[in-house]
Formats: sequence, structure tokens, C-alpha cells
Amino acid sequence: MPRSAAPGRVRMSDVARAAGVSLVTVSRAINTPDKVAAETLAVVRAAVARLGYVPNLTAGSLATSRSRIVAAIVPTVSNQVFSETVEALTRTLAEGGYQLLLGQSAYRGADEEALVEAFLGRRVDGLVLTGCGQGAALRARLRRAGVPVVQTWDLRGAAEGAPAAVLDMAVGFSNVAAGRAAAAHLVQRGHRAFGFIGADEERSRQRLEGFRAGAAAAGLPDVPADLMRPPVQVDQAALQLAQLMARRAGLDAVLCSNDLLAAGVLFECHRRGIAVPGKLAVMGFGDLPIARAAAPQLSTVRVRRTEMGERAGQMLLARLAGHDPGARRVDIGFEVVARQST
Amino acid sequence: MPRSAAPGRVRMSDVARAAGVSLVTVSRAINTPDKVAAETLAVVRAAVARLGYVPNLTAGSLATSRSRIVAAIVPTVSNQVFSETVEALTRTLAEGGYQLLLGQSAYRGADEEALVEAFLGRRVDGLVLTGCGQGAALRARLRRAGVPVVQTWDLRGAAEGAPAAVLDMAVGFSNVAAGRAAAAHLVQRGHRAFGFIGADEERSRQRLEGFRAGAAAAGLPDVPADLMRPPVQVDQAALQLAQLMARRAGLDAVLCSNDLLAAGVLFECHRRGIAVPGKLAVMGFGDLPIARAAAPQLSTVRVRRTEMGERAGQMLLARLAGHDPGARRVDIGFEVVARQST
DNA sequence: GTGAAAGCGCTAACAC
DNA sequence: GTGTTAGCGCTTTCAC
Repeated sequence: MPRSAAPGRVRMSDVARAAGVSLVTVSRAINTPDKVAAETLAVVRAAVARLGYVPNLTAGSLATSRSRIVAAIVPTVSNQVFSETVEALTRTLAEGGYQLLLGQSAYRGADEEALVEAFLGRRVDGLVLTGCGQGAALRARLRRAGVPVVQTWDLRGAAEGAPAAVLDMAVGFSNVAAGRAAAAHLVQRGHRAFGFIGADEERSRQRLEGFRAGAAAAGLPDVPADLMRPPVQVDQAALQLAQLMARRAGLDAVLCSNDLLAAGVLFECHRRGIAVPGKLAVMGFGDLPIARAAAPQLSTVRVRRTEMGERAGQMLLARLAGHDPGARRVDIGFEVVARQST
Repeated sequence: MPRSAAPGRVRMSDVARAAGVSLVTVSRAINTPDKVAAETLAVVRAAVARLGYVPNLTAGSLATSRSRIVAAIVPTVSNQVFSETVEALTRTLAEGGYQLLLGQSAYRGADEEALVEAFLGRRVDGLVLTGCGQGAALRARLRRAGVPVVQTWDLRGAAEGAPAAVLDMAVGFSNVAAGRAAAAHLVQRGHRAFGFIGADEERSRQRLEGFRAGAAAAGLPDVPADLMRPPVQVDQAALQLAQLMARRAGLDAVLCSNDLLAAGVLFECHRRGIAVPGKLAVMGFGDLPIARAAAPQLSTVRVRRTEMGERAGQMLLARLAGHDPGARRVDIGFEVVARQST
């Protein structure tokens, strides 16, 4: 004999008894009210209100095998870059009646796999992944689970040349192309001696790769960079700048892999009396609000973080509703924003 | 006859059959391995691995009426101030085997109530609330549900004078006292004409209240402030500063209700050639990494956001494990950090 | 140490 | 429109 129910918890059968109808009728009154007579509906609703009944969604999930929960895994939500995407995703899903289970990988593949496993155990209806999906085992696992998956913030692996690599759906942009565009912008503004400040993390590395390619294309081969171990904090910017200047005499432009870091570099320049952009150009990445608030205003690469979260949510909602989500691979692009700091 | 199980989904009974044991034994092998013979355990584990079995936690939750899910509601996760608390909370809960369901109230009480209702329907094992819990209906609802609740970021309602107001547990600090301390710091540094920049939101208002009280105590009665409608972005700082300076001739100190805003003010001062702190003192709130990266380094009020998330998580975990969570009301305090900007 | 039986609270089929 | 029946996949007594 199982343990007794939680004290005071009212069940659907209690409502049924109170309303003088059967349990199914209550279920229908709640889920498909138009299939219930208006009068019955009123009686049931009154009983629900009177007893303070709250449907047990866990039981519903078990019966329907749909949890109405989507899980998202990001490296860390304390990085504004991801938190805005999560914000938009959570909001979009909530509007569609879904809730978000949050997981943080701390940039570690193993943590991510463990989280995926735990989320699959919860029978989440969908998954949003940022910063992984590269491990073959994980990919196979996800495919086997048959759960809709959206990858964000990265289109690598979803490149035209490698269609097999797109797990299921993806919304993002090419970090490599963005890095290259940043280099082109700096070249066009007349800078010649580049440096890069960023974290030692996949997307940052890709930006550096593109940045170097862009520099090389302009005949500027060496671009020093000391990637920092994530998570990176703004206050590491000063040190990084110093190292870069030591390594590269005549450094005249720095690309930071996010705007906050760039703001830190800007402050450091004020402190050391380095004219920006006169003596050193500083370019950010992301176009966070701080970019236009900075002095001088930061040139940067705009990434539509919020749109990324919304699109990811919409693709998932469409798929879960049985609709066609449209394209499975959405390149939301990026945009070089030329302001004062370059 | 109900629908067939999801294709390919392997159930516990499948594992049992494959291992040649009963279903209960598999359950025990997974949940209480020490109650199973070593040999049996090995056989079961092999079967689990071979079939790629993942326990269905939804079914487990229904049977045990414990979901191992905790829900958190914050105004928005895209505010770094909250995202760090959420980061720590998620991490702490994950270490204890719990997962976090995230909700965003967008600073709206109605949204918050709706979320609470939805989360209670999911039979979450605990709730972490930030920025509400003030509505009587909501409080009654939560009390009736009998779910452990931790309020964060605010100890109001948990004040010594009003013990009834502390819903269940709380970890935070007094925003009023913090505002007063900021005023005291500015007074002590010799500033006399204060202004305040912040959002029109409960905690910000409390800081302003304390700030004004502190100013008044020093004989500085008027402290202009134009609270902005949340969510507030850094790039609104410049405009706010201009308005403040227009309203208050001789303004010589500004308290911003977060560091990012203060960084925006700092940049604006650079832009307009206002010497900081010579001409204008700028004080932040929070002690985000940007505070020490800024030039001049920002004086601020340090709030241990990460610790707040960890403590909230620990209190919940302790309670859920049936242990004594210790104090139900934890004041983690704050600390005025005097740096260069004041 | 292992198994059989009885639910957890709900929804999906199928009658009536 | 409404009710009856049979599960969803697991955990928990209680025997053996």
C-alpha cells in the first residue's frame, strides 16, 4: 500500500465528487472546455475554485508523455550574452505554454552531457543547446532520443558544406565570418597591427580564426592573442591589453570578443592616456547596450541575441505543435557597427 | 486502449526482462544499489547500458510526489544582477541533484502569480522568489501549498518588526540600509548635493528611500531622482544624468542603483569633460566586475550575489532533505567599497 | 536479497 | 455530452 497523498492536496477526483460529475468530465472541463455543456462547466469550475484545485501536471505528463517543458543549456547564464538569449527564449516559450528548465555547462562538455542525460530523463519536449553538440556520442544520443533540438549561437557544424553536422535545427551566425568582417572593418579604417582579447572557448576561437584570416587577407599576418580561461571577467581586460602591447610593438587595434571586455579596455586606455581611436582602435563584439553608452562609442559587431532566443523558441514551438518550423538552419547574420572607437 | 509508448523508448520492464530479474530489482539497482546483491547489480547495469535505458523521472515523480525540481522567479534574467544569483542557484541545486525551472516576471505581479500557479501545478519541490511575495493572495497561496519558499534580494517583509511577513525563508539584505550607507559614504567624502539614478522597481525604490534618509540625516534634504521604467539599459544613463544636473544645480554626487548604470555615467562624464570625482562623485551598486575595471574605479556597495544564490539553494536543499536549514532569515549584508570615483 | 501487488493523478479510447 | 475502463512508468509496502 503506498503512502498517503500530501496533506491537503486536492485531486481531480475530489473535484469530481464535489461537482457531482465524473472525473473525466472534470478533466475535459479543464482541458477541452468546449466539449462540456455550459452548465456542467460552471459547476465544475465552481468546485475547482471552491476547493482550490490545481491540476497535477506531472500526472498529466505521464499520461500524455508530453511534459510541456523545454530545457536549455548554456555555458553560464551570468554572461550577458547568453542571458539575453535565455531571457527571450523563456519568454517565447512561456507564451506558448511551455516552461524552461535551465542547465549550465560551465563550458565543460562532460557537464553538458550529464545535463542532457538528466533532461532526457525528465522527458523534456525539446532542447536548446549553446556551445556544444560537437561530441559524436552526444549527437548520437540526441538523435536516438528523437527530441527536437535547436542549437544556437553557432552555425559551425551547420555549414553548407557539412549538412550531416546539423543535428536537427540551428539558429545562429558564423563566428568565423564575423571575425573576418571585424578585421575588414579595421583594415578599412586604416589600422595595421591587430591584437585579440577573448576567452578560450569555441565561439571566441572561431572569431579569432576569422579575424586572423581577415588580417592575413590584407597582408597582416601576425595577430597575437592570449585566450583567457572562461569565465572571463571585465577586470581581466587591463592585464590582457598590457600583455598584447608588450607582445606586439606598435599595436594599433584590438578586437575584444565581447563588448564588456572592450569597455574594460576603453577604461584602461583612459587610465593610461592612450587615445582611442587615435593611438589604439578598440572594437567590441555583440553590441550590448554598453557599446553605445561607452566613450568613445564602441564600434562592434552586432548580434541579435534576443532574436536568436525568440527564433529558437518559435522553431521549437512550431515543431511541437506539429507544424513545419520552416528552415531548419537559420542564419540570423551579424552586422558591423562602425562607431567612434575605431 | 491508450496510445503506444514512444517508439524506441525503453522502459524499466524492458531492462528487467533483459536482465532476467523483476522490475523492482531494477528500480532498486538504480536507486538503492546497496540493497541489491553485487552480482545482480552487475547484470542489471549491463542491461541498462546495453539498452540505453534512461529512467523516466516523470513517472518517478508521480510515484514519489517529489519532482526534484525547484523553480525560481526573477524579474528578468538579462539583468546581470539577477543572472549571477540564478547562476549560483542553478549550480548549487544541480550539485544536490535538483534542477531549476526558470520564470521571469518582467517586474509584473500578475505574471509572477501566474508563474507560481503554473509551477505549483508541476509540483515543484521548492520555490525561489525575487521581487515579490508582497501580494497577500500570493502569500496565502504559497502558504497553503506548503512548498518551501526562499525570498531573495530583499529582507523587507522579513524585517525584525514584522515577523509575520517572512513567508518562509529569506536570504538578502536591507536595501534601505544599503542606500543609507551609500549616503553616509558620500557625506563622509565631503559631497553635499546628491542625485539618484535607478529603475522604478521595488528594490531600487528602497535604496533611494535609504539614500534620502541618509542625506536628510546629514541635513541634505532634497535628492532628486527620476526613476526609469524597468528594464533599464546602460545607454539611458547619459540622459538621466543630464536631467539630474538640470534639476539640481551644483550636483556633486550621484548614486546609481547598479554598477553598469554607473559605468554609463562615468563614460558620459568623460564625454562631457566632467572630472570624477573632482567635479562629480559617481557611486555604483552591486560591485560587478566592471566596478573595478572602470576608470576611475567605482566606489560601490558590494552585494554578494553569488553567495545569495548559493545560500538560497542550500537552505532549500537542507529543507528538502529534511534537515534544519538553520536560520530562516539570513542577512548576508552589504559593504561599502570606497574606491576612486567618490 | 528478491518479487507480487497496489497505487501516484491524470488522459485516451471506447461506449452509451 | 458524459461515464467506464485501461493504462502512462515508476516506487512502495508487504511477503517470501
